[in-house]
Formats: sequence, structure tokens, C-alpha cells
Amino acid sequence: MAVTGIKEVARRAGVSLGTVSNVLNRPDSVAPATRRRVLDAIDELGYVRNDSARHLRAGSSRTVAIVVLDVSNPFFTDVVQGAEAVVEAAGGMLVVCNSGQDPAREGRHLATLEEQRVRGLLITPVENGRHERLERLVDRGIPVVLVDRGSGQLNRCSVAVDDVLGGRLAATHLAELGHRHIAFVGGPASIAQVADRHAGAAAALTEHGGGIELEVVETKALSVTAGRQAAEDICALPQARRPTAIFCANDLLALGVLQGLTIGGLRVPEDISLVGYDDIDFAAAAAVPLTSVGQPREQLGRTAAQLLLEEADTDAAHGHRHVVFQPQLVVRQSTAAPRRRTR
Amino acid sequence: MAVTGIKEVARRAGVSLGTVSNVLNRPDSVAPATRRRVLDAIDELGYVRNDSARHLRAGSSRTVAIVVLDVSNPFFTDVVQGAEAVVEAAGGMLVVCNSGQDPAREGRHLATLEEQRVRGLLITPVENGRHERLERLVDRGIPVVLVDRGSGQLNRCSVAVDDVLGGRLAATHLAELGHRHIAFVGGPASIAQVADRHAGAAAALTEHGGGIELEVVETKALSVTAGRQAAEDICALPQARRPTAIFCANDLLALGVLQGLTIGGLRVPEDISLVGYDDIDFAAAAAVPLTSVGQPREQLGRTAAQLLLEEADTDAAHGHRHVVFQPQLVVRQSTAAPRRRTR
DNA sequence: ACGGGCGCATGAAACGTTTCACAAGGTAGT
DNA sequence: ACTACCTTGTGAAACGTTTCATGCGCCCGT
Repeated sequence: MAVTGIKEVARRAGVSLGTVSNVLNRPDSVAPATRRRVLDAIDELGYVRNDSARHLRAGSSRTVAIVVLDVSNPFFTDVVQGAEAVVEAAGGMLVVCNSGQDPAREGRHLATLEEQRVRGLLITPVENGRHERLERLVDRGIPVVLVDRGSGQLNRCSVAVDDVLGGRLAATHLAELGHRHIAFVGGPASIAQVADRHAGAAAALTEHGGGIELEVVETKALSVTAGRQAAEDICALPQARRPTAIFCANDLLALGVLQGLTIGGLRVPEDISLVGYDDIDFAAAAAVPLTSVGQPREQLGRTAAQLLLEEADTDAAHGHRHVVFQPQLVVRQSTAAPRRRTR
Repeated sequence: MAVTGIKEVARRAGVSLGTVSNVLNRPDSVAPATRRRVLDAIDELGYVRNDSARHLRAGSSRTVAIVVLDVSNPFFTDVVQGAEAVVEAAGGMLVVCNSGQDPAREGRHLATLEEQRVRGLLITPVENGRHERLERLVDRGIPVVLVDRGSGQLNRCSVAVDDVLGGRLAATHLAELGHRHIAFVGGPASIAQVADRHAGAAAALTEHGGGIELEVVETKALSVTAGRQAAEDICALPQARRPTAIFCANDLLALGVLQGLTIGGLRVPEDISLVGYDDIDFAAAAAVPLTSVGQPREQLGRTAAQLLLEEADTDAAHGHRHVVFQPQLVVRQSTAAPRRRTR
């Protein structure tokens, strides 16, 4: 009921303002008897600290924000959960903001977060390159950690997964199964992750030799719908010109492709092999469990959060680190050796 | 750079503290020339409002929180997006908290949010019934809207979907297709949604007459894994005792069941029909597109947020409303008439 | 017995806003 | 010319904390 604060508690317990504050923040420096009295008063009054006042005084807050591209992509929800665990363990709070790939929305979020004087920021920026607003936050002393984005910048930490290697793994797997005609499905190519995964695949195939063809099918988005569409195009090809394997930049895409292929009457993996990327839970749960390139999603979030808190706690200049994880190929049932072509 | 506030801006613009505040909050009450000068000063200094101070003074904040059971369930991410849209349009910020079905975690979140003096709270509580902490928030004057939970309580608004009706729709659909032996897969039964959906199905079948059997397969969770497990059990039954249709409490479950049936060599819908619930995007994208009971997920979130803001804006006592949406059956390819039993 | 330390409690100052009562000057109405 | 009012700007108070210099009493060691 009591909407008021520490003052009322102090009066009730018959102590001074400062003492109540001490009970709250440095309980050991208060005599047990006094402490008891204060705690009782707090209970009776139903007193709850006022965070705004606390942080106004303290200057910094205990909340950390994470800005993601798409809250409904399981990849990000897992990253969020990882970060959440670390932040909460440290007594903080993680607020999740969704930019939905929209730079304007991202901007609004950053503005609000700046006003809130958040403790730190985890972000997968919508756009690459210089980011004025982000620079400002950094200048202001708010630590920023880039998530799932290699960092050209040196003035902040970053956490990422080696997408080039991921692409290599997928392509090598297909090549070793004997595929000679592979399609890469993904897009838009402006997205760094997509470009890297493709580059990795291309490099691996070149090294592997044997003139393996890597055809690119560019999609508009990394979504299930986009994948289904791409699959339709592929089904329409005459069998001779049809790839025997598909590597998707993303599991959502791969699920769409799987669906499209099924509709088009092609079986996975008998007629065509399929590799996804991210290894989201739905990949394993698909009707044909997907072979996919796994990323340590939760760990990505955890590490990012750790780096952030570390930086936030370090008073002095802190050495910015760039952690890169290794992806891992998870082989399931969507890949197999190509059938002999009818000769 | 300037870490300081309004004061410095005032000095630079050669005006008083109050004037700067007016420029920020009531620009019209300031002469254009003065306003210009102040705005310039703000720009040059890179001044950014301090939210803590503002809210300390104002008493209430502009952030609204939503506490969900599982951030990685697409159902909730859609609800969140709906709420987000409304809150952001109103100039507020939505913070997403994940209780992960854990009452303790939920409690910690609520404690923090109470300290933050959030403007309002959207929540799908982990447990039903009286909720001490929630009561406290309400007493404190923080509006609370229950999401996806019918409200026994009358001291707050709620937004829900009629789960009993949803159950009826699913069961009726199957009965009309000619199924005589149906299984309900879901659990734990303590979850209100699960119980309601089952109750609806049972009621509909009774009314439909013809002695249709409704068998219950209780699961431990509403997850893909749990569904796969349940499907294995069903596959193990001798054909004569095997249901010809399955109604799942949840799409995640249904996806798991679909996978389990496929592994077990049963085809959907030829051998067995399958109905899910929620109509998440992955349901439409499954290898066999799922018939499912759709809920207006985003609208659920939007409405909840609207109710909340409305309550927060109303000074006087406000009439608590309970909005109930109608679910809708979405028929896709996972349901069909049962094959004639081999006689 | 005396000074130094230590343990505990105090109260005022400061954090950066917003608000509010008020002042100064100008304009208009009578 | 006088009052009344409007427009624009002012500065102090208040919001609820935390922090810090200070004070008071007590014990201990010499």
C-alpha cells in the first residue's frame, strides 16, 4: 500500500534514512538488532525499492538489452536464452528488443535504450558497416557486443560463428557423398552470413576438385516461404539439369525447400539431398530430419553476455575480444549418396 | 560526450532549466527562437534524456512488460509481436520476460518489474489460482492483463481464446470425417489450456452421438519430443486398437507426433489423421501441412496491450474487461476420412 | 588513565528531471 | 490610462535513492 519509500520505513523502524539504505545494500554493516527492526518495517509496509531513484543516483542500471533481427526465428530465441541465463545469474535483467530487420525500428530501440542508460547492449545490427548510433553508445561508455556478426570494428567485442567454415563443412559432406551438382539456396546476398556460407561452400568444392558445379539460387528472405518457392523452381527443372543436393543458408529455408520438394514429388534424400544451417530444434523434428550445420546458439548468447558484463565491470580500458566459434556438421537423414543417374 | 544533463544545455543556450524542460515536453509553449537555440545546444552537446530521472519525478514509466511461459514457442513470439506493435505505437517499450514455466523465475521477474515500477504487465502466469505477487502489483496500482488465461479474478482484465470451443471444432471435424476412435494427446492435464481443449473435444463427441471413443494419451510437456514419444506408443498398438485420428493439444506436440508416426511407418492422413492446435507457421510448413485450430495470436497480443494501456491511462476505476476470441479450424492435408478397416 | 581504533548510526548532499507558482513585459479592451 | 490578460521565461522544490563525512560511544593496549 505504502507508495512511499525508504523514509517511511526509517520512521517506522525508528532509525535514520541512511541506516535503511545500509540494511538494503550493506547488511553486514548494521547491527543485527537494528537490521531486524528495519526488515520488519519493510515487511509490514510492503516496501519495494524504487529502481529509478536508485539508478538515477548510481548512474548506471542493471539491465542489459539484446536487439535481435527476428524474435520468431528459433535461432535467436536460443541465443536470447543463453544470454538471459548469464545476465540473470549476475542479478541483472535482460530486455529483448526486436528490430525485425528494420533499420528505423532498430534506431528507435537504440534511442530508448540510450535514454534508459542500459548497462550494456548485445546486438545483431541490421546493417553492416559504420553505425553512427552504435558509435555514440560506445562513446558514451555503454559496452556493446556484436552478436553473430564478425567485427570490422576494433572498439568493441564480438561473438560469432565461423560461417565460412560452416559452408565448407556442408559442401564437403555433400562432395564426399558423391554429389557433383549442388545448389546453394539463400539470400539476400547482402547479408554477411549468407555470403560467408556460400563462399565457404565454393572454396571447399574448388579444393575438392573434380569440377563440382555449385549453382546459386538466390532468395528474397531467409524464411520458410522463400524456401518453398525456391524448391518449386528446382522441381521444374528437367532431371538432367537438376542438382542432386541442396545446401540452404538457413534451416527455415531448408524446411521450406523440404516441403516444396515433397509437394513436387521429389523424395529426400533419395532423389535429392538437403543440408540446412543453424540446426534449430525444428530441423531435427522435421518429417525428414535435416542434416544441418549446427551452431552453439545458446553458447553464443552466453559468451556474448559474459563478455559484456566483463567489460561493464572493468573500470579501465578493456581489451576487446573477438570470439569465433566453430560450427559443426550434424548428419541426419536428409543427405545420402546420389542415385545413379538413369543412363 | 557530455554526460551531464539539462543543466548544461540550459547554460549553453543561455536559458533556464525549466525552459529546456519545456522545449522537451511542451515545445509549443516556448518561443520559436528560444526553442531553436535550445535544440541546437542539445544537438551540439549530444544530450540524451535520462529516463531514470524523468520517471523518478513522474512516478510512472513508459515501459510495459510481458511475461511468457516460453519464448521459444512460436505461439508466444507471435503474441509478443502483437503486443509490441501496440506498445511501440503508443511510444512505449515492451520488455519480454521468460518464465520458462518456472514459478521461481516468474517470481524474480515480477519482483524486478515491481522495482522498475513498470507501467503495466501482460502475463501468462505459470500457475493458476490466487497469485500473491500479482495481487500486490494490482494493489500497487500497476495494471495487469492476463493473457491466454481465463480469469477467475475480477480485478483485472484478461484476454483469451475459447479453448473449449477449439476442442469442439477439432473433434467435430474428425467426427464428421467419420472417425470413431480418436486419441487426445496432451499434458500435463494441470494446464488449463490442455484441460479445456480436452473437455471441448469430449463434449462435442458426446453430443455428436454414435459412441465415438476418445482416448487420452497424457504427455509430460507440450513439446516436439513429447509428441514423438506419444506417437511411438500409438504405433505400438495393434491396428484394431489404434485410433484413426489424433487431436493434439498443441502444434509442437503434433509436429512430434507426425514425426513419430512417419518413423513408425504410418502415413498421415492415409493411415491416421492428425489435428494440431495454435496454427503456428511451422504447422503449415510441415512436410504434411497440419490441420490445426488457429488462434488469433497476434491479435491476442494486440488486444491485451490495448486493454492494458487503456487501463493505465484511465485515472478513475476502470471497468475490467474479459475478451474471449473464437478459435478457427484450419483444414489442411493432415486429416481425411478413415480408411475402411480391413474386414 | 588516556589516545587510538573500531563499530554503528546519522543526516545532508547529490543524482537529473518535471512541475508549479510566479514575474516581467506586452497587448488589448474599456 | 488603467486593468486584465496572455505569452514567455524563471527558479526552487520535490521525486526516492545512495554516499560520505561525521559523530558518538566503547574497548583495547600501553
